[in-house]
Amino acid sequence: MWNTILKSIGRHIQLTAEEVEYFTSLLTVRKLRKRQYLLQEGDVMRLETFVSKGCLRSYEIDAKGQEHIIQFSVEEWWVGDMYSFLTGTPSRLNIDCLEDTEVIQFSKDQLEELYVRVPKFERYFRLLVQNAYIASQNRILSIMTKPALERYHEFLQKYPTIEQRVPNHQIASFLGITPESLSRLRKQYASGKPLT
Amino acid sequence: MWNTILKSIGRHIQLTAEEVEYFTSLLTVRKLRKRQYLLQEGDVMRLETFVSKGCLRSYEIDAKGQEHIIQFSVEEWWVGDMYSFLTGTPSRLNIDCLEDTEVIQFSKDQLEELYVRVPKFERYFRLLVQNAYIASQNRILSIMTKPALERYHEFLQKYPTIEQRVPNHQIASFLGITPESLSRLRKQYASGKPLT
DNA sequence: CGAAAATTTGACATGACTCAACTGGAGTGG
DNA sequence: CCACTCCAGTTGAGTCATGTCAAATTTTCG
Repeated sequence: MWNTILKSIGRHIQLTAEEVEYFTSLLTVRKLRKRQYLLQEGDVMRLETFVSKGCLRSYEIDAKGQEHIIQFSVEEWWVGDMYSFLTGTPSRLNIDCLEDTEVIQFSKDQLEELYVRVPKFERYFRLLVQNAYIASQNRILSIMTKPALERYHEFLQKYPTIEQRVPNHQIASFLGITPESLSRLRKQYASGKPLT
Repeated sequence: MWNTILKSIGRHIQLTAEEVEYFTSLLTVRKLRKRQYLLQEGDVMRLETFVSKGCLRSYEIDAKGQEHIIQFSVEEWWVGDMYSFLTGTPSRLNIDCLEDTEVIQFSKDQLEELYVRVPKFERYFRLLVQNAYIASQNRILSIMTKPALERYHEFLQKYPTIEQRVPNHQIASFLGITPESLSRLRKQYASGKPLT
């Protein structure tokens, strides 16, 4: 039942049997259908959420009505809107499922209690956010310094599994370009155009 | 001596007198001149660093030799390359001073010891990184969804003090545009062009 | 004061966008 | 099982924002 999440946590901190017992007692499983929302713009993100199966996208809709995907989340990732979760304010993000998905969740209160009862989890989530922060800094640098073709290539290297699972226009949205542009880049790429 | 850093930490966690005592015993002050490096590409970031006075920039140099500023750090900010600090690998970043600067530092070992002796600091740094992560996600969205003029305007709103302190071409580098483009945007902006 | 750095301006190039049309599957319902 | 629709993907033409390169001007600072 909790294999995936325990394995994932076990990479950063070691839990005793009782701690595992206590931790898993907090967890709830939720199944979501493809296209179903986990969170809609205006909702408050109230649950910390771990993806045990499936794939979701987090995106913002801009003034012109266009979607901009800021993140894909697959198995073993945490997903959510950290700002909304922390502050209790309505989210600007939408999060929905690109496949039938299964998530594991617990509430903010439970998380706070967890921090008190098993302080190791402070460490776990610190490490987690640190990694997310590092990735996000790298992404900023990549957006600023590299042309779209190279970013597409990076994306393929970095998320080989996601590329198989989500349609190209979603990848375009993640890369910050239009589907038409991505289509043209793919043509160049296929025709063997070098990256530099 | 330690007013600034203690005040800054006090916004997130409360320390007892002994904890303050212990914490400050770890700290070292370092003074840097304008243009001096805090870190150069290839160095390993070994010290956690808090800016008590002055202003620094963190930037990467790309394949074409161009600088891309990923962050300005002023008073009361932490500065560094988290990836290099965590992994002990050489940094791709340069960090140098835009003004005469004073920083407060302590080592990774000391930080680990601090986590053990005063676990509240796990919490403190978790909160800190969470905020940094949120800011960095917002920046990604902003880069992807907004034209340069609007991003410039956002920058002015968000960092009114920095704008006074650093030359425009550095701001251009932070915004991910050329100095020439920024100059033209400023002209538009001054001539009252609306943002939308 | 004078040199170096920063900023501005002009002319031109280019990558990416928009809009519109077309192609080819995937899925649905009769 | 076929006809039909819908959606993703591709392609083309024209436009626009921003980049590049070079030069002129202004500011900064030793």
